[in-house]
Amino acid sequence: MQLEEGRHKFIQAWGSLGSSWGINKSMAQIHALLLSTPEGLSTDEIMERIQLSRGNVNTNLRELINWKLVRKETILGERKEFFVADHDVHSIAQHIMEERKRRELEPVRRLLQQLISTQFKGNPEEIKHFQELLKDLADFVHQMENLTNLMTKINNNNYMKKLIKALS
Amino acid sequence: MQLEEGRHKFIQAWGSLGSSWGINKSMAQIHALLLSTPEGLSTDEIMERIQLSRGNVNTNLRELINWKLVRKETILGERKEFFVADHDVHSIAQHIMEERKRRELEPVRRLLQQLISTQFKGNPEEIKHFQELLKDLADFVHQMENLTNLMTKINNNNYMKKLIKALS
DNA sequence: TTAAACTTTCAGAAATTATTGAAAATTAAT
DNA sequence: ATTAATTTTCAATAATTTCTGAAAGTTTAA
Repeated sequence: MQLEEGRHKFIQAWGSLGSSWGINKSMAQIHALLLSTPEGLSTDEIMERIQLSRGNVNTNLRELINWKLVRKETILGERKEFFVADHDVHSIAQHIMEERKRRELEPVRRLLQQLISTQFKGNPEEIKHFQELLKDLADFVHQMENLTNLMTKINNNNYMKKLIKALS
Repeated sequence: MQLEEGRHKFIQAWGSLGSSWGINKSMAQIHALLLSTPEGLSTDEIMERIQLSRGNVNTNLRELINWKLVRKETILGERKEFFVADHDVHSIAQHIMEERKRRELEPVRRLLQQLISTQFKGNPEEIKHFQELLKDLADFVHQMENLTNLMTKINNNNYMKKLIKALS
């Protein structure tokens, strides 16, 4: 198979898989393209390669930059901007984890904290059940946060990696 | 605040948070309602409590059952079915993790395996870069799978919990 | 300045996903 | 068997999310 064909396959597949990760198709495709390209690409090159509109590419590049998965680069003497992906899988993983924590875990924690600090009126049995639920969920969120931190640690640490493997 | 009000708040909020978890609103709301109710509820009660159509409730209950987060129960002498949530947060977490692994990790692994076992033609430098990317991603997926298994272990194991905390 | 190169924004269109509700199917009681 | 209660399915509709493209904005060079 030609390299180009393989890359294309990777980009398309990554795009559809993105949806199940809660990441939109264009963003995932652009990320896949940049990952599979050692040097940076300009907006026009990206538009050309995966057939997306300028607006779409612009918006999703901004988002990828927010996630710290891509950075802008300027080439001396060139007017336009080039975009380069972070190619280090561990650092990619870390940034995705952080973003997920921020978007998925923190709002839940806020909700739970708020409800936990509320006094309820009504049937004592039912109140007890509800409050236990809230407490258990809060514990779980906390657990997940610890685990995410652990993830980060694993990254550049082969010993830790082996430990996880041994424990699991 | 009245208990009912708190429950309602919880259900609504859980519904919107669901979206950021890639779970649809109705499914998350139904789950929240069942979690906050010690005994089982019938389809009609659920429809009534969160104002959803019969079809919607039916579909999403089936999905919750697939995820093993809810089970059917029949009450002696009653014709209709009642639905009860699994109230154990650890077992909930485990089932969600398993489902996520199945839906988010496995398809990625399949894609990577397929591409890794392909011979590419083209610029050797670029081929090398692409293949390294694939290998790194595959390692990462593997890593995540180990971590998920670890999650499962943590559940009923307080010692493990403390270990995670210490490591992270 | 002016103009050309490039980037950003955003209203409307398109695509995708979720929801309804009524008809069909199933189940259980008479 | 017939009927009534309940569950399931699914075409149509609604809601949400994503994408486009052209206009407005910005930057750099002459």
